[in-house]
Amino acid sequence: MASRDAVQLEVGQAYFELYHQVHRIVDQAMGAAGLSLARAKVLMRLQDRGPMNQSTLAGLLGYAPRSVTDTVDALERDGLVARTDDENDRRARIVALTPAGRDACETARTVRNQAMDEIFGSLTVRERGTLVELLAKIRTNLPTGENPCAQ
Amino acid sequence: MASRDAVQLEVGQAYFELYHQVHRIVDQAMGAAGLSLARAKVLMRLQDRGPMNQSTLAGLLGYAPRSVTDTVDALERDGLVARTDDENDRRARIVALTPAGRDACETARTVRNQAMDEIFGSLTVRERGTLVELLAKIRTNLPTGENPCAQ
DNA sequence: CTACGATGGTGAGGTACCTCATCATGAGGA
DNA sequence: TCCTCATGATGAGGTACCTCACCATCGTAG
Repeated sequence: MASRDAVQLEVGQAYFELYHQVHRIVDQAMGAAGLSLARAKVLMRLQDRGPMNQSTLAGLLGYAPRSVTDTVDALERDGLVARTDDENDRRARIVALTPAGRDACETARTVRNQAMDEIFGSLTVRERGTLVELLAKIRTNLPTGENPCAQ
Repeated sequence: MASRDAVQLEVGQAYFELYHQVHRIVDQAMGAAGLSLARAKVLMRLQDRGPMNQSTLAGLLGYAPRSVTDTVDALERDGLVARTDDENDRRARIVALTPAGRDACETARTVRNQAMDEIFGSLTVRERGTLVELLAKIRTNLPTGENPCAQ
């Protein structure tokens, strides 16, 4: 049991420490391109799924709705997205990419792909597959099954 | 190449999304015990390594020194650590656990272990080992080799 | 039709990180 | 000695998340 616990802690520690570094690398790369990871995520979701309200966006990203408000505020200030009223629901506001937002999104994809390549490129294809499987397994067996992310 | 990129992105996405959930779970568990993940990390390092200055602590945690100042401020306010002057270097301030800090640290360890068990418990021992190896491999091959963390 | 609970968005306030600038001290060389 | 550069800590200010409280609107059950 001592060894079982030890492995448990080891994997937890490895996971958290690596994340910290990986996040820094990606964020830094995004920063160099005048973006940020959080904003890029929003832009890419909008490009993939089209305009949507903030609540849906929050669900997709797995964030609290309030957090999306802030991020969209910033993106709107920078002219990368535009908010319009929803004709069918006067509470809601539809967020859509602007042309500038689309451009930024393309840049973000390129930067992200480079970063992903730098980070996970040291693994073989087989290893990457294994890693994806392991992460998926952890995720599906996670407690507190409240995961409103609709993929 | 399309498939190669796809796997790359998939693993990146899986990694980031899982982290978000895992972080929430652990932080929530810590919160229920009146702590927080960030503070618990500091406490546990101090317990493992003994009193040290903030700069060293920053190195161990992989944080910017400025961030440690904030966290230690909070811990000091709560009476979990105490700062004393370093006799050998009048710039430095030595951070040490208080008895209350030691107690909190024990609680934190328990909570963390439970959380780790909930999160990674769905993997077999073998799978956990594989995961640790993969993460380690990624980490050692990471670009921008500036990793001032002394283990 | 109205009265209610659920939902979309935001204000206020908090935590955890960051960078950059600043200040005091330490430590080495001219 | 004194000058300079490196280093420990912090002030100021920023980003990305969070919760909780609140308001307007929606949808539904009486």
